[in-house]
Amino acid sequence: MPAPEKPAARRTTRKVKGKPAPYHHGNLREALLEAGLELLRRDSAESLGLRELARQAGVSRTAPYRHFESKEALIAAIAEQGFLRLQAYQDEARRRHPDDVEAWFLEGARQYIRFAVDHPEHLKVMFGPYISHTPDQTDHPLYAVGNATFGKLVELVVSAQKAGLVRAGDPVEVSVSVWSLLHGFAMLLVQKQLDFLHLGPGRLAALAEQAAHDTLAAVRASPAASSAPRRRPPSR
Amino acid sequence: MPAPEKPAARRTTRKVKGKPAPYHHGNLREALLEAGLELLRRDSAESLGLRELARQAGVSRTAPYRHFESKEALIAAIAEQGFLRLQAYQDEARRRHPDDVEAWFLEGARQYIRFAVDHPEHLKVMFGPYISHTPDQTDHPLYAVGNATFGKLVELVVSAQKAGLVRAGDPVEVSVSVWSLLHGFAMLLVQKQLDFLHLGPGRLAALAEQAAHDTLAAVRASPAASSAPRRRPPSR
DNA sequence: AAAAAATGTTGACAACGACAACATCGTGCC
DNA sequence: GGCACGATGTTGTCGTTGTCAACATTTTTT
Repeated sequence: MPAPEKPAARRTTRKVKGKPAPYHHGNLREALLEAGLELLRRDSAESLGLRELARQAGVSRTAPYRHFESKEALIAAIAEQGFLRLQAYQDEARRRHPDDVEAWFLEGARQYIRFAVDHPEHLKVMFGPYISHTPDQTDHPLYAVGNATFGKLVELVVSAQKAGLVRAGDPVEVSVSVWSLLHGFAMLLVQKQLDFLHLGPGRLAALAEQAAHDTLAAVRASPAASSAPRRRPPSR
Repeated sequence: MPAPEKPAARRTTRKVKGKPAPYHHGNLREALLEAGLELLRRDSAESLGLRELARQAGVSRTAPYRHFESKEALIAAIAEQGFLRLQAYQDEARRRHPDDVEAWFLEGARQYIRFAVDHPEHLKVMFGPYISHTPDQTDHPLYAVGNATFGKLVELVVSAQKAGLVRAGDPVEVSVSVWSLLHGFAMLLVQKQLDFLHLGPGRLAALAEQAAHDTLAAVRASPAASSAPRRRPPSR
């Protein structure tokens, strides 16, 4: 990528002896987010501490408060970033298969899992218990981007319904099932909860591909009513 | 429930003025676990602190260390308890439908969700990032009970495969898909991640029922016997 | 150039997890 | 019966953390 370099942080992580370390960092905000991800990647746990981050960024302990109201706000910012990235993954699936809804669907599922594998630390923060996912704070930017991400899924489901690929019904409800399988698989992966299966990289890929197909199967329209979006057949 | 009462903690939560508060609590271990669940239920967050628990149990701050090696050990104990409870929920599904595999499967799915609704705090601890779900500690009792819980699911899947209800293939892999959908739905529920849908209790029940059916659909054997090797779907 | 806003720093406080040393209770052993 | 010992609970202390207040320095605006 020959793109123009970033303004380049004056301090990356540690003080440089040659220069007297400028009083202002330059781009602390980004550096903190980056350091936060790095810490989550390594330590994987809840150890993420403001002071630790400040240390990592070569800055003093309360400096982060000039950029984030609280620890939780910082984590929320990382989560927000994560949702945007996940949306990019979803967009990629659509871009690759603009004309084939089934391929789009399957690729979307794969991309969700791929995101989890590529950026587990983001996923953990997005859906972990770190952010007080309480109540009426629907004006928080995190909510907006989260809803937008879910919205992309609903769009896909609506398209699939129109094509007769996915069963009819409230697209939001269908989307919840789709999301559930992918989210569950991704979270189990990310939290090492499947390690007891001793899956090598090949076996993991097979599991992921299977999960993608099963996701479609979970909401697939019954073949009888392929192009006629109707209510489910009278089974009971 | 006319069952015999427990030995009755001498101290429940607060000191009683009448008695000089006996030096020994009597059943601190249970009291701590109970208080931990209570805290998780109320505060829902990571606030769970040893000192706080000790306070709640009317005991002094380092007393818990006589019963749990560390905070993480205490949380692991709660998680273990949760897995046992989840197994009981699963057993109930089997008990209700010993002869009908499809009904057993559906009820098992419902029971998983019911467990999440009934004991969200347990679920959060079982699958949250609190316990360092690391590596070779496969001898930890938590691993054993976790594996046993998954084992129950695999049993169900194997039975369903034999009956031609669920597609053939490695039952563990099939079980992962089943688990993924249920786990994903349960976690989204428990972490209030679906609140933006504004689901009333009725709508939630509908969603849950749909999730149960979609779970079966995700791994159902195709009626045309595409991948079902020997068994014919005798439509039961 | 002066004022104001942004950004970074040190000091302080309360809370926490964990360890050590000590106190008290109960139980088994002679 | 007495007593030693282990189980259990307590206080003291240390290092760490999140957060606020007060102060310092830099950048931007007027």
